[in-house]
Amino acid sequence: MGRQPCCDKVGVKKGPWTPEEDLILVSYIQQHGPGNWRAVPTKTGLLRCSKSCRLRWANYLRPGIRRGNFTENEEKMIIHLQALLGNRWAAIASYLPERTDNDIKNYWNTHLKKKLQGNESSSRYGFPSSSSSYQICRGQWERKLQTDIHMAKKDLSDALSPEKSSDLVEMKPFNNHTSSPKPSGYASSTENIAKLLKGWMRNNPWKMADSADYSEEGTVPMKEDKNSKEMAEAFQSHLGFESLDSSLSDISPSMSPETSLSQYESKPHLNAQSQLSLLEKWLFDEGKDYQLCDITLDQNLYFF
DNA sequence: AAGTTGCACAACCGCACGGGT
DNA sequence: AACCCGTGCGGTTGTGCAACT
Repeated sequence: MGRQPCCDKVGVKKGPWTPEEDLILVSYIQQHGPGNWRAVPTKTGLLRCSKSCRLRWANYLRPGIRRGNFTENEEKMIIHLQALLGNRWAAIASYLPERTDNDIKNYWNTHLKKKLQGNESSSRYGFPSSSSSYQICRGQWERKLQTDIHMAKKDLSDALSPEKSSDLVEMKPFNNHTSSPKPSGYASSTENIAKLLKGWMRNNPWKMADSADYSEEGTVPMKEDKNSKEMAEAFQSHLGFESLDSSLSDISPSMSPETSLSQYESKPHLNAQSQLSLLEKWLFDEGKDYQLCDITLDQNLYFF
């Protein structure tokens, strides 16, 4: 028995989304929240496949997505992570909270792959992918990652326990970061959608308990900062991460608490913050580009 | 100015997985 | 256990646009 197609292929519109369609979709999600995508086309009247709606939301309309040029640091992270994880774009995207897996994949395919092919940089960036030491390294790193995932789940569970969750229970996997440093092309022509979303973030039932502090730039409200800090402390106490606070302070300006929490909720397999701080440590330490193994081992010792 | 080429990115497609029944 | 559904993921394709001839 074959599965039912996600939508009736007849009469389904394809191709680029129009601003009107975007507005319809955003309006619907404002009222009902994301999810139950199968019902979206029928309830909105959109002549789109449910998957198309979900993808449109996830890759374009969802708040918190940064568009435009990748920074040098982002580029470095992608290169390292690709070397580590392979083409697991969703996993890579979990380390770059404001980028979608699709964006990263596109950027890799159009920019970085050529760049690396040009100068054989897979080894230059620290991962001689054919070497046996690399395989050992990667195995160790992945084992540690698995452990971290387990810990992250536990920490998240602790952080969301009634004692601490009074301010968090209403958080849903959304990002409230709507700023777009350089809205490109179509995005800039749909500022109304952004405004709509912004208004929604203030009013929607899944918002943070106190979003009045939500600013135009998507900066982090104090109260939410506190929650982030509580969670950070939970992680810190568990992982013994001295650098977590500073890492968070590095990340937070461009990453709302909802963004960060959504990382844990939508991608609970990764402790994004702590992994990020770990990664940052070796990604941006030029002197350690060739010493991942050492770092991995050191960090393992550090953690356990 | 018109045609061609290459690039960037949005969107689609098919498969896989997990949860519910 | 088998099936259905919703969703996630990675590979690929399509489209618009700018640069070039």
